[in-house]
Amino acid sequence: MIYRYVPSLTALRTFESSARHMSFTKAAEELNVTQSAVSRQIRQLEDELGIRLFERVRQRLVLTEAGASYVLEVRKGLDQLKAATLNLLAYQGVGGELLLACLPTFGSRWLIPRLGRFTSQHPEINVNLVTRIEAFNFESEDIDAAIYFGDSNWPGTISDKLMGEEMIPVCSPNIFNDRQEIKKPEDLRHHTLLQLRSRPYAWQEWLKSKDTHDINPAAGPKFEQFHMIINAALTGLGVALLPAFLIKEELSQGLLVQLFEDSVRGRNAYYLVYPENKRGLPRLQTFRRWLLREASRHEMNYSPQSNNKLQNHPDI
Amino acid sequence: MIYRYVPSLTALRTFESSARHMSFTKAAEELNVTQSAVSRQIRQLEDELGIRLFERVRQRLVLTEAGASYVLEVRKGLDQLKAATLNLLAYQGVGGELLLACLPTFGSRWLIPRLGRFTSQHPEINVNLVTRIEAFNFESEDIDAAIYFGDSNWPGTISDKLMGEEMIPVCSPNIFNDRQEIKKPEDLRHHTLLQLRSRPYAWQEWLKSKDTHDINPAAGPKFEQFHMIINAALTGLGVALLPAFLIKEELSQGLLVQLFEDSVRGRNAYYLVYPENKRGLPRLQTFRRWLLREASRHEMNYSPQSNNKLQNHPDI
DNA sequence: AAACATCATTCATTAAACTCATGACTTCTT
DNA sequence: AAGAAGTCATGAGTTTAATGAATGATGTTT
Repeated sequence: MIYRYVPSLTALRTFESSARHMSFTKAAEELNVTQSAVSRQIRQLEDELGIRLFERVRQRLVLTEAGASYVLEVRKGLDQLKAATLNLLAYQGVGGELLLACLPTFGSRWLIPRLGRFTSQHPEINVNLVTRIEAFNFESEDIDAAIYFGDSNWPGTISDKLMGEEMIPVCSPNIFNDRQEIKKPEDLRHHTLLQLRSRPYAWQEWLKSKDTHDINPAAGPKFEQFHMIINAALTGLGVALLPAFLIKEELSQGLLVQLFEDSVRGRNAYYLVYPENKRGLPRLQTFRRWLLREASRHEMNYSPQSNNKLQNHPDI
Repeated sequence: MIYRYVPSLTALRTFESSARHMSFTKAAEELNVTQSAVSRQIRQLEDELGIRLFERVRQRLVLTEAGASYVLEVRKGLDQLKAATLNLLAYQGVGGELLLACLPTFGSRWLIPRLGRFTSQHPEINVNLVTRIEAFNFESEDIDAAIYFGDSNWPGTISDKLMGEEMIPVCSPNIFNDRQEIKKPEDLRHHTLLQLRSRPYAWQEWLKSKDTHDINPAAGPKFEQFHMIINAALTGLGVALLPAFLIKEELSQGLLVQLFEDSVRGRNAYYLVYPENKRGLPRLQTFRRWLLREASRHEMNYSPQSNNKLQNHPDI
């Protein structure tokens, strides 16, 4: 944590420029100093590191292997510091960019419709969305926070539960009306169960909760994403088990019908996750407060019997 | 490209330490200077940036919003420079780590079996493999180079063609012997065509090259990765269209049989790709030279009629 | 109320970075 | 082939930046 072995930025900047121009003289021009100053900086840097960065071959400079590797890494570091500083100057410290990873269907059907409210409340914060289906690494990806689905163990991060998920079986009204009636779970035997690849145990859990054991829960076409399985259900390909809140529109317009009245609450949930070292990022905390409020409002609508989730977050 | 707006390393280091301890006195201890020096460094940094980083509220320090955001970014930059320097000192500039992204099946069946030779020739270079199925961004991912399949337009990068791909239809010997004989492409009508999700047009291209038009090229179960479709073919689920070199073992052991003698060469190929700014990285160039040689040797085995690909790379 | 913190400030000192002038060598030009 | 022009290196001196010591101002703890 202590940056003892980092050479001075003057030295690194001088080295970077020299390597880019392959000339101390040109570097000196660019940096508005004399060639002598550049020559000395490089030499001192080399002495300090104990490694030659340039070979001086007949009045010409050639990067050594060490120098060639080092300059690439140094450039990354300087770029980062430059970007940080320019960003600070641009936004004057308030607001700024927030890069959020999000599941695609959750993003398009839940988050984005609400995001306008956040933006108007906090015009200084610029939320950028990127979709991720699989888990990723905060270390290597530069994402500020993520909304994902699962349970809350993700080491090195802080998770806030947003909402659970009510799974309901739905199908197109054509299926519901035209063919065999579906009155009890067993009647699903004669229908195609649409499968979501990221939730392989969805039907199994649901059927078990209904004490229905003689239906193969894994048979049926598999889909990658929610929006694909929603489309499949809309076109009458079969029965899908979907979170109620993602198909609110389709249900209210009668494009999909719910097959049984009661819903099943899965054990997994949606979480906001962010790395521990971003705990102190003001714009992230602002977003978090807003998101938790929206989620708790959502929970109250979708499961009035459950506790008000605001109680879980006394700090908002 | 010129790092004019980057404050001095001393200032940034002092700021980082102060923010971590939330105390100028403690930071001074850590940095082995007096509290006075720290106080003035911070003030000067604030003046230079024109933004307050700490609020001094009743002899206590509190980070401003600006300071809280800035310190996170500054820390990243300093970490990068520290890592770069320690790396340089550790490896003394020769060799080092090389992070390579690779398609999973290509990695396990082609690259890894050969990688031992590279490692023994170049023990100073440490090749780390990571698998990627989809395209990614060199900017955000910190990967040195990638082996991918496709055509060679990937902006901002340099590509070297490694090898083409001979697609051959194969199936389990059970299918081949027990059921209807397969003598000509039309006979495939009665068989299941196994599909690979990343090559949706594979069968279509192949059937077209055989002038066979009355078979639906897209029907059949879809698989995510080569190793899955290989397993499916092994267990007799259907006929798969696979690159010959990936199933060398299975063919020679008789676990899979090739259905027709001639092979079809796809228009896509395997490429080594790396970002332009890594052109000068010595360990990458070393790896590249070795890889191109291995690939050309491979090409000579798998397509004796094709040109010796070494001619395409006069610089090795 | 006294003792002990903390950050801020002034003045003198030390260390780092730089310029100038010049030398040694190489490459280009005529 | 010789001179001009360019390159990096270096010694001596100057300028600039960073620091230390002492002290002040303000708040906290006992």
